[in-house]
Amino acid sequence: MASCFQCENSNCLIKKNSLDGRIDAFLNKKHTVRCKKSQQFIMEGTPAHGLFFAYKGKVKVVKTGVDDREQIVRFAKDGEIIGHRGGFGSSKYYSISAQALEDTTLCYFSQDDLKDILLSIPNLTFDFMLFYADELSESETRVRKLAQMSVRERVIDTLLYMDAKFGSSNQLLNITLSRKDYADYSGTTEEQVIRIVSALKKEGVVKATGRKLGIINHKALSEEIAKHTFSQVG
Amino acid sequence: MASCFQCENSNCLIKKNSLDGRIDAFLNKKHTVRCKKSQQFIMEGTPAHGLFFAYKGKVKVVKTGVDDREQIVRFAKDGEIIGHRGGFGSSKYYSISAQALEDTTLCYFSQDDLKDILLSIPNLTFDFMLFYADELSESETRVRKLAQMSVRERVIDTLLYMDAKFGSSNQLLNITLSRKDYADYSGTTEEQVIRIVSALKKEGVVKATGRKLGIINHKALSEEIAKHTFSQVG
DNA sequence: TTTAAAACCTGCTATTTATCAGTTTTTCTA
DNA sequence: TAGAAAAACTGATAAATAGCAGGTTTTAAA
Repeated sequence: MASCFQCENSNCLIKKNSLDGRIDAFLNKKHTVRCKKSQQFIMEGTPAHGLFFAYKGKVKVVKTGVDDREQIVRFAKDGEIIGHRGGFGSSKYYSISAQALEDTTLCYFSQDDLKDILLSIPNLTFDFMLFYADELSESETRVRKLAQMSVRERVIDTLLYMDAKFGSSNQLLNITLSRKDYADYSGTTEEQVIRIVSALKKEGVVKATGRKLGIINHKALSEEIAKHTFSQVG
Repeated sequence: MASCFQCENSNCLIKKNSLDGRIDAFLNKKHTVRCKKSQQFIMEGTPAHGLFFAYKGKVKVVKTGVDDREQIVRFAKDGEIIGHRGGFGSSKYYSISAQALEDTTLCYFSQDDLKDILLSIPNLTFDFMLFYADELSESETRVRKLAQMSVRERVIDTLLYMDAKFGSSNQLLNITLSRKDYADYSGTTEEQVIRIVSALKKEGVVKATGRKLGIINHKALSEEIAKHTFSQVG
């Protein structure tokens, strides 16, 4: 079982508050879940009994749409929360699905345990509140971008987001997504992503080795979408 | 000054927790602000010193976009929070602008006062956390809708949202917005809204007296967008 | 290592959406 | 209530985006 004591996810809200003595008993109730690549561990619409933290791995968070279309609303990596409302929101059901993008280890807390500990450690609740507030702000920025950016701009924005979130090694993004995934995040179709990525390759600002994508000219990409990101915070 | 004691906004998070004795001193630090119609009281990018509650009135919350285009991310009415991150988020600046849609009375709390009281009343912090979690979920639903609905569907969805949020009297929505406002919320242009509303009028499902819009056939509208709202919660 | 499946790619076409230019109606204010 | 300004509206056209069909490359599994 993944122990909070030796965990290195300094961004994890639980870890950050784990020095508070009152949290010890709670930590013992934590469950560890291991997920294989492509495995779905939250299904939209099912009863929400608790909440997950990514301990190690990468996850996509999805809202089901019409037909076989899905909208990726968020990605999560080490230390981040998945299944946000996990039981203590107004709804008793998960409002999203979650799927591991690679072999992933998750920490799980039941809603009851979590609610108890939140109500007894104000600093922890406050951190959770800040987390949601920040996520909300990001989501609202995304609303604006989806409404106002062109498809090409959204794809570029997505590439830069992946670089900022997961980083790159040897000019290759540290995450492998299908063109369909990029489309489901950017709010367009697979073909458009393919076309735009091809164009960016020809322009020499992006490269691709097999499925993996890499950013060659970060500056050129940033500049193309600069007019949409002027007053941005974070 | 608007007193919490006699306030009837039962949905207000402060009001809900106002029976807790520890909150009294805090309530005395509340400020009341009166806004004329069209007046902007939060400006995106300016330092965030505090947070507002709508006491009585209607407000639109906007993110500035390219050129003169703006994206309305949310509407607020009596009892609801505006300026979400108001200082205690990771950013020290407002990430949105807010403008009164009619003469509006606001309650204002400074970030410092609010942070103190939140850290001392866990139930209040917990309520704030739930509020943000719910807002986040709604915002993510909006992301999906913007990405997957057609323009006509988005306009219909917006009309139904206005009816759900502000209600109707004599088959007329209890809120007056310009076609441009509808466009800025739906993520399209003024002309498209005009065309679609005209079509809906001809189809006999919507009516308009001057600027005001009204829903005649709620069922027909709901059914047209039903395939996008199947698994919806709330 | 072969083979099947999945993912990627391309050109063509259809559809949707935005833009532009100008007219009419409504609203606001002097 | 007259006049100006703002908002609503319309049609024509341009641009952006999606969908389809068929081919190629890559990946994963037998």
